[in-house]
Amino acid sequence: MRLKDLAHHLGLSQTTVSRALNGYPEVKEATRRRVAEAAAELGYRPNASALRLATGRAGAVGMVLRGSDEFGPHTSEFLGGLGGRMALEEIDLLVTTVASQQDEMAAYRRLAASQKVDAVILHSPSLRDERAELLMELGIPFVLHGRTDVGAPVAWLDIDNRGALERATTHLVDLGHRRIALLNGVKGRTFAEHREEGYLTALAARDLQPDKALMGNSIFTDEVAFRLAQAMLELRPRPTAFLAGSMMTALGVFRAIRQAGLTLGKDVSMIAHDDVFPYLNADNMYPTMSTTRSSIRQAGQRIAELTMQIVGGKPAADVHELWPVELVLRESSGPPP
Amino acid sequence: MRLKDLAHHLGLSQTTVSRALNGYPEVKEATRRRVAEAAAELGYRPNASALRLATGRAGAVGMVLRGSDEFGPHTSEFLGGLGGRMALEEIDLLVTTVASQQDEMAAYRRLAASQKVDAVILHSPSLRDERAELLMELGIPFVLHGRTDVGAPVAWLDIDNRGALERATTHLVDLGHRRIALLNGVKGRTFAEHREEGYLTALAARDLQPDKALMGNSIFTDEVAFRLAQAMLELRPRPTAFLAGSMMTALGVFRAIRQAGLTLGKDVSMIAHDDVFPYLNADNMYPTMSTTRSSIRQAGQRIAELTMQIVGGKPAADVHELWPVELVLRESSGPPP
DNA sequence: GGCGTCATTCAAAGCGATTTCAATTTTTAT
DNA sequence: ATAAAAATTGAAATCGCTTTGAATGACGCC
Repeated sequence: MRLKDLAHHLGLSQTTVSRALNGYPEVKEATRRRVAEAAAELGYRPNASALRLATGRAGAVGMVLRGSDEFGPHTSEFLGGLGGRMALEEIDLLVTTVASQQDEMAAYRRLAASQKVDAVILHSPSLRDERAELLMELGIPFVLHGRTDVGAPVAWLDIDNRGALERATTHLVDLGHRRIALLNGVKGRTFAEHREEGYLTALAARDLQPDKALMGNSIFTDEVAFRLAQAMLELRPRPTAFLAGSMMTALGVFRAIRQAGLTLGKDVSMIAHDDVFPYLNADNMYPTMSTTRSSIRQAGQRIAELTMQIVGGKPAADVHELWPVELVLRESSGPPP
Repeated sequence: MRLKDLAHHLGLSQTTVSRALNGYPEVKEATRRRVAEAAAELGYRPNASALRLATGRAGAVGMVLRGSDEFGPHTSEFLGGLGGRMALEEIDLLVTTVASQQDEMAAYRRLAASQKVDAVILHSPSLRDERAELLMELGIPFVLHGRTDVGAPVAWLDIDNRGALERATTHLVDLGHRRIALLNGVKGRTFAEHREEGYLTALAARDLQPDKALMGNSIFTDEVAFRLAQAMLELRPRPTAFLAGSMMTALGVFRAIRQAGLTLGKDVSMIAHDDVFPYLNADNMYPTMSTTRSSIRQAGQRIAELTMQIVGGKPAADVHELWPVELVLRESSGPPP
């Protein structure tokens, strides 16, 4: 069923049918209805490729994921929010997976050259993100989940990682903890740097010296977290509290604590960052987990909206959102023994 | 940079340039090289929409995900494998998320009518999957992850769920367990039915009566699993072993066991199905978890290949793969107390 | 009745590629 | 040297849509 067929079926020209379907004003109301009915009945939908070619809009936004490491639960939740919102506007989500950093840059160039997307979403940026720089150079609109500084205004949505860690750390210090370990994300990522800043600020405010041995940077898997936490628990005096960068990290730390013969919530405290995974609930853990919480899914939804604004022409400088992070205290955090 | 520009730049016709780039034989070798060089240097890539319109191929395969429930770790891993493989062939992955069953059917109709994809991947089918039926009616090629019976041959890749559960159950019975609980997937899904069959077969082979109270069907989240397991553990005599449908399920069961004051691997055994999530490792659990294992990521990769075969015209009847499932015994399973 | 205005409709020209069919050049055979 | 065959190249049609610019018809007014 092409436009031509539909037009012929109705005894109208393609022009009129196209206009009727796209809400142009110069079409008689009766005609418009007739066209709409026929289209619905015959199940007509414009051919996506033709439409894109004619309008010059791709009707899709792209997201490039770095191989296996990035395709974890965070990404999945984020995509769920993003995709759900975009589906409402009939915008497609073009997901490209790449193996290396280099491939990633090449992927953006490809997306640009073949004009497959109207915009791109950038995830977990670094302090000065080269992907963002490339995209500016290529002239593709993009929205960041996180922040970066590339010397020009970019559109972003971020959570207040600095504030979150500052509050969590302050809370632990106020409970009496003096040796607080930080299991942070990969060095260089903006969110990790912000978290570190918040952590250090809180310590400094109480005149505590940070200890490099208690600060770890890694990807968020329970395995890596387990090893880091294990090593830290062998230090003397050992840490009495952990700040875990994600719920996966928290699982690893938990395992290390138990393996060391200690009890979480009594011998050792923990506050983890919770991106709100439906299948990994802080309330369901044993003991229940104190968290800094912010829904990554909601962030995805909102970023979909921001992206559409950017594509619609809103200047990047006007698209910034900083979301607060809740601190939810549960059983895993308490005073030191 | 359009084909026209490139052709003009080279002093050739669009026809020749197009042919040179697409490897047609009737082009002089010297010319081909010249064209290839210029294209590489100028970063020319054909406009995706134009190419699709001209060739009639969408260059993309679609996957529709049902809202939040489906966008879990399974899907994410699967997509990682699928997308990674397809990227090699420059095939795009079009991800659509929908809220309801009804929306899902509408989404397929949309994909079909607008010709956005060359094929579709179907996930977790039911015994007689109506999505598969719809797709056949719409004439869109598709490949199933799992199996279904719709009265006509369809292309599929599945793991041997029946065999896996039969072996796991037999193993537990042989260890001396008599009350073995099965936490299975949602009723009606093929994989869940197959697992049940395997479970029942194994019991029957040893003349054991299945107990309905020990058979639960639900989605794979730790919360739901926790509640089901909790209820089962209150039965007398209580189950001495659990078969958990997924690693998430295993976490919930684990929690219920601990909460009941029991010890996993001693008082109660468990064998869980492991789809191999990089961030949730059976070897890292405490105690380490016995599993039936099959990589869902690898399945995704392979399905990408099968999909390309199907699009290439291979008959669906010739595209079937049944993968065996490993049984990996670790600390969580042992003889009953 | 004639004319300008407004409301509708349509034919045809893009959009940027592929592909058919014809034209041209080069090579081979006589 | 010339005709036939083979190798290259190009002009133009095509894919299915949007959109420009022109055409048609209805209407009101003098």
